[in-house]
Amino acid sequence: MVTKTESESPGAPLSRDFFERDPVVCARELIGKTLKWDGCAGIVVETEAYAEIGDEACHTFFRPSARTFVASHPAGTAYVYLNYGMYWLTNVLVKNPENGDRGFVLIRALEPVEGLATMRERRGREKPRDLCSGPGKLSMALGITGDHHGSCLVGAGSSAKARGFFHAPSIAVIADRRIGISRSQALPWRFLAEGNAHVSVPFGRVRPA
DNA sequence: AAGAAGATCAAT
DNA sequence: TTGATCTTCTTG
Repeated sequence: MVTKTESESPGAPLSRDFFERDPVVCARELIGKTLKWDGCAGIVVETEAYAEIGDEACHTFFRPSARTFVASHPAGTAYVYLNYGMYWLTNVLVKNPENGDRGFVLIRALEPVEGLATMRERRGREKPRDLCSGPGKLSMALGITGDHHGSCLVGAGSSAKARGFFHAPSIAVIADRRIGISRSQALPWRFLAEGNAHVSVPFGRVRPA
């Protein structure tokens, strides 16, 4: 039985030690948390874990620059990169300083809750479900770009324009295979808010890359 | 110097 | 199912 501490009450920012654990655990527990970015906010409804050890899909496996990034930044740092030359993907660095647990959590979908008007402008779409239902979409909706690579996503203040993750009431989570990868496809490291309509790909509909 | 691959998205 | 678009890394 774990006693709930003051820092875990809804609305409080996640602290750095949340990301000083196994990336798979972090990815699963991030579901249901709130991501705030300037005036916009959403509930995290889909994530994926990428691990430095035993995961050939992780950037650290085939990109020296990713290994350098992991070595030179603390847990909770944003890892943002351009995919397919067009879309920014937002990740959080996971890094346990006391063992070999290292990797990333990719934020794949949000349920929009604040700043919908701004998101609509940036996305050029109207329906809430078209705003943040994919990693490229949510980065675009929030205005996250390569400029934010290396910035801190934990311990954010309480101002309305804060950037980072915040505690929120927990919700049911299910696991599935990851999207769009060609290696280590069997790992069930995609996590979804059960029954939520704002995910990128529904549970059980992953197609081979 | 050149080529290939890649954690996506929207239109056809 | 296909085209858009570009950075990182590998090979010659």
